[in-house]
Amino acid sequence: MDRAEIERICREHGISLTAQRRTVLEILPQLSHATVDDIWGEVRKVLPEVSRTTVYRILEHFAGLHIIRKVCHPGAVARYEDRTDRHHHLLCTRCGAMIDMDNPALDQLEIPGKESGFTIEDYSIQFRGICDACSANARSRKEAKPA
Amino acid sequence: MDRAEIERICREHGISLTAQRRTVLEILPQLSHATVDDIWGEVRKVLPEVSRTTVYRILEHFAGLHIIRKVCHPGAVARYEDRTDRHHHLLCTRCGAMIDMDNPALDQLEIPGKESGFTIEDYSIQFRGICDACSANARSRKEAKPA
DNA sequence: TTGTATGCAAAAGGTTTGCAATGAT
DNA sequence: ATCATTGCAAACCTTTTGCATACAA
Repeated sequence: MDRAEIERICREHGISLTAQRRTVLEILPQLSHATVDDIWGEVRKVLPEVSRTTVYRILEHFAGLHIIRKVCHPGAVARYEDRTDRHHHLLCTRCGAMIDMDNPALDQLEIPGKESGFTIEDYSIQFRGICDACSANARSRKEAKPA
Repeated sequence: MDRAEIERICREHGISLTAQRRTVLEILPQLSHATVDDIWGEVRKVLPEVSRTTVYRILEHFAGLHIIRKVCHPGAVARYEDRTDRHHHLLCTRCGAMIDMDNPALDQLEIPGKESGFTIEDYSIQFRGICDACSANARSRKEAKPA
C-alpha cells in the first residue's frame, strides 16, 4: 500500500493518519498471515518506539473497519492478512503453516439461503492437510530410522 | 456416546478409560461448539472434583486422536465439537454464535490437486454473517431510536 | 484547541507445565 | 506393580485496560 492510498483509507474512515498506522499498513502486504508479534517486529524496524499495545489496537481497529482481516485457526495464535477479498486457506495440521489459495471455482459457491435465519455475507474455505516441508520431514525421518 | 462406544474408543487408542474421560465424551454430544469452560462446567456436575487442567488435557488429547475436533474462529476462544465428519459453520460476526451447517452439496467440492505441494486431507467452510438474534436486535434498536 | 491515538505498566484471561498423588490395567 | 492420568499451584503468553501524555486535524 502506498502512502496516498493509506491517506485515502484513513480519511475515508474518519480516523487520523498516524505514523504507527501508516507503518502498519505499509508493512502488512510484505507479510502474509502475520501474528501481532511478527507485525510488531517489522514496525519497530521503522518506528523503534512503537508499543505492542498500539499494534494490537491498530490491527483490531482496522479489522473492524474491514481494511484487513483477522484469521484464526486451531492451534495457532491470531493472524492478520491485508487481503479482504474472497479467498481460501491451506493449513498444515502439523506445523501450522498457512498459505493462501486462490481458485476462482471456489469463489462462486452458491451461498445457501437464509439458513436457520442467518444472513450470510461471505465465506472462506479452510483446507487442512500436510505441507511440503512436513511431508518431506516425515519421509526423511522414516528413511533414517525405519520401523 | 454410550459407555460401550467410549470403552471401544479408549481401547482402540490404547488409552485408559478414566471417569474424567468418560464423562467428557458422554457430555460432549449434548453441547455444541463448547468452550473448555462450558465443558468443565458440565463435567463438574457429574464429577465435582475434576480440575480444569484435566479437561484441557483431555480435550487436547482427544483432538489429537481425531476423536473430537477443535475449532477456532476470530474473536472467539477455542471450542470443541464432537463431530469429526465433514460439515460447515455459520459464524455470526456480531455475537460470535456458531452453528453447524449440513449441506451435502458443499461436502463434495473437488479438492484441488497438490496445490503448492500441499496434501489436502479435508476442508470446511466458514460462512460469516449475522444471526437471527443480532438482526432482530439491530432492527429493534433502529426502531427505538431512529436516526 | 479538541478529541483521538499512543505508551506504559498493570491486570486479565486463557492455557500450559512441574510434580506429587491417584488410579487403571 | 507399573505406567498413565489427575489435581494443584504456579508459570506463561497473549491480549486488554486505565490513565497520563503526545499528536493529528
